Amino acid sequence: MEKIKPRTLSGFMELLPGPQAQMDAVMRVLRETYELYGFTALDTPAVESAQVLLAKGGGETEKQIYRFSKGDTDLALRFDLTVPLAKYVAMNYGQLAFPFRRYQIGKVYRGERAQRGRFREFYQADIDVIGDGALDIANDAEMPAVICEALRRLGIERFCIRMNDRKILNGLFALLGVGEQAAAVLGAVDKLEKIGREKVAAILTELGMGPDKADQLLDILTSADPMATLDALAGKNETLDAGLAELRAVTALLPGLGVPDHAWRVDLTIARGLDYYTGMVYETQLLDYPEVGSICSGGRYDDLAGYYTSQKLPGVGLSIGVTRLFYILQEQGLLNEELPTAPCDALIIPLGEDMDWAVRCAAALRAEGVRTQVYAERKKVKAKFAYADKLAVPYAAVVGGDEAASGTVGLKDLRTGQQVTVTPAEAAAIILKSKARLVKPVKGS
RNA sequence: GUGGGUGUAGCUCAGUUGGUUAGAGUACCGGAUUGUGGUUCCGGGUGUCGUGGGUUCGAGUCCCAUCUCCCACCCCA
Repeated sequence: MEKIKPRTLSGFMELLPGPQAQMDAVMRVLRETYELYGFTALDTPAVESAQVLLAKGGGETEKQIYRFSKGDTDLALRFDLTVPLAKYVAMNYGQLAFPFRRYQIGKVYRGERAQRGRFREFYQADIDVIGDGALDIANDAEMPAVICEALRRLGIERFCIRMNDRKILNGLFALLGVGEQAAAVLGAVDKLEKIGREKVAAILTELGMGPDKADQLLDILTSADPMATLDALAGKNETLDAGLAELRAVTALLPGLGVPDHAWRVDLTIARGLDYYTGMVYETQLLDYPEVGSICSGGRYDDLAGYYTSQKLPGVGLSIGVTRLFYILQEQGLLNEELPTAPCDALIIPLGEDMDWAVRCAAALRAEGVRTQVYAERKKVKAKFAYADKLAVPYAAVVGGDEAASGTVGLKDLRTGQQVTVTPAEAAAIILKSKARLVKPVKGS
């Protein structure tokens, strides 16, 4: 029979056991950090009715969403975790306590062409706070603080959360008489860093802005001290004033929230494409790998669930692109090699064919909390040790006739090659003691 | 979706102006070693040269198509 060539679609990450263990460790840190800040866990289906997911309609989402039908139902894979959240909150409005703080780590799907650090299936680790009717600006300050904490716990220090407020941009546009072209101008401004000032100026001119106006706008946006520059414009436009007030409120709280100065920056050129943002916007890059793009972004939306309910539900959220983040860490060799990736702490190696003492030893070790597996296959001793090596198991417990007779195991430290003959209980104690030394906190200094 | 590249062993790659049984390193498998691995030594090629056509006496090599993956754009985590 002809074999089908096994393959994984491009843009879908699939890991070997070692890296998978590291990925899981990353996820665990994120989960713990989110919970530390009082976010509750939520899980929603990967598949939803296309009608629900595409409520907003049109735009990039429609182009990139995976959509299919089963029978006569129109289905789609979730494109992000925010839209499902909106649905969830609208649906369960009566039973939730507001502000509703939830985190969600899950896979999302985008049918676009894969590239370095860009996937078609990837994990997002979202946090959002949803208010009932109103939501205090302090929440907007807390979001980047949580992300900052999470990244630092992962051992990542060289990152910068850049922030801006959409109201500032909208205010400036109004002030400069941009009017109808606001959306296009927003897009052009967002490209400033990538294509440079001259090209953006050219685009702005094409959009009908006078060269002087375009220059003026770019001067303000790229000002060395944006807050001071904006202060000079205070009182000229209400929207601009509101945005400036929000930005001030957020930045004022950051020190108290424990966000170090080097971890964030006001950057007026950050616009963010998604059109539901109405206030604060955030974009995070790793300073050493800016070309891979944003690893975390988000912002404030005034009306999250407007497509599903008439309740006014403002929210603010941020999302870490875990797959991309992990990809960079792995590609750059930044993952801590000392992170134990072995599936167990001890491998029982029976020398003969008698399994009875071997499984008893395994049971004894497990009872003490030592992760243990038994190598039961009838292979040569060499192959059994090679297996332990390949799994990077720290200890082998050799059991043969002598050990079975005396109720002991030959506990061998595979890193040093030293072996001692001890009882299973003593072996467990040795392994657990060593384990405590082995596992280093991932937290950065 | 648009544009540009790529494809030879599990992996990284070599393969001359088209020439006979397609190679190297590494990985892998077996043995040296029937109660103790990593080193060493010996043996083993595991391949429809992405796929399908075409040109030719002859194609891994040239042409066409197609698929795949990569890079850039769009957009985004």
